[in-house]
Amino acid sequence: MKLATWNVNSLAVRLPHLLAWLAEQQPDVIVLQETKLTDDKFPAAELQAAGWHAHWFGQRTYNGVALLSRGAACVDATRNIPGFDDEQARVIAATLPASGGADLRIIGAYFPNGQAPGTDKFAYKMRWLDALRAWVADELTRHPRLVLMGDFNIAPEDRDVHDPAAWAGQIHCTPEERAHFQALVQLGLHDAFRLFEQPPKLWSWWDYRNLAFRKNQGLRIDHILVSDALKPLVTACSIDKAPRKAERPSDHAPVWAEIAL
DNA sequence: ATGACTCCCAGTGGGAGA
Repeated sequence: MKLATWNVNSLAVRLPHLLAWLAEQQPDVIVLQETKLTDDKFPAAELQAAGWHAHWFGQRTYNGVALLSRGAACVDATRNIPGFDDEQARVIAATLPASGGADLRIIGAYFPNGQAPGTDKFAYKMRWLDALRAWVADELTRHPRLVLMGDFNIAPEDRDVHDPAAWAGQIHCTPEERAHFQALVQLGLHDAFRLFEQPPKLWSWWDYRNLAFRKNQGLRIDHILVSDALKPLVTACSIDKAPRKAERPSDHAPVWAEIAL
């Protein structure tokens, strides 16, 4: 089973890119971030025509998430973090019914950017992360096979940053954000990317400005975290830079993982 | 060449992203 996450930075603009990547890479499940579409505008018909079941949760201009699955539809969908009052559409979760074994719980999330330490947006990011951790801990008690994936807006370690000195203490790289990432890991989750030897300087996001992609100046901020029960079943994880080379690309590249399910 | 973005909603600029 192949799982993927991609911040598409406007699904209205990126639908052709998405359909092309899905046809080429044939994942079984993909979660999307920054769809930037109200629910009435979600391209459900186009995706269905391509063979995809979908759950979606969006708003205009900003944010917006979706969860697509091929073959079986996901059930028990949840929008945002239960009990956390949030005006921003950032989380979609659902369960992929078992094909022999136990169900697979999938959480797709668009973590807040946070802007800069000391701002209201950073405080919101911290509150959101607190709520997410408490909820994921609860989900794990019900779903031992769980995947948390999406745009975390956190570079977990210096090796996930093209220029750690320049980024030290900056948004995505603050000790507070990294502590939150570790707190998620300590729930019994594993960064699928780091389960394998990886080429150095492989990022998931490059700034549109300053020819950052051409110079490979990026960050690894999009992640797939798998639960303890899934860890031994993960057979591969990588980041596909190819869509970042397309015409009018998203600033993020898709991350994917193979799980023997 | 020591520069250099893209999205949205607005409306011919500004905020946000990361």
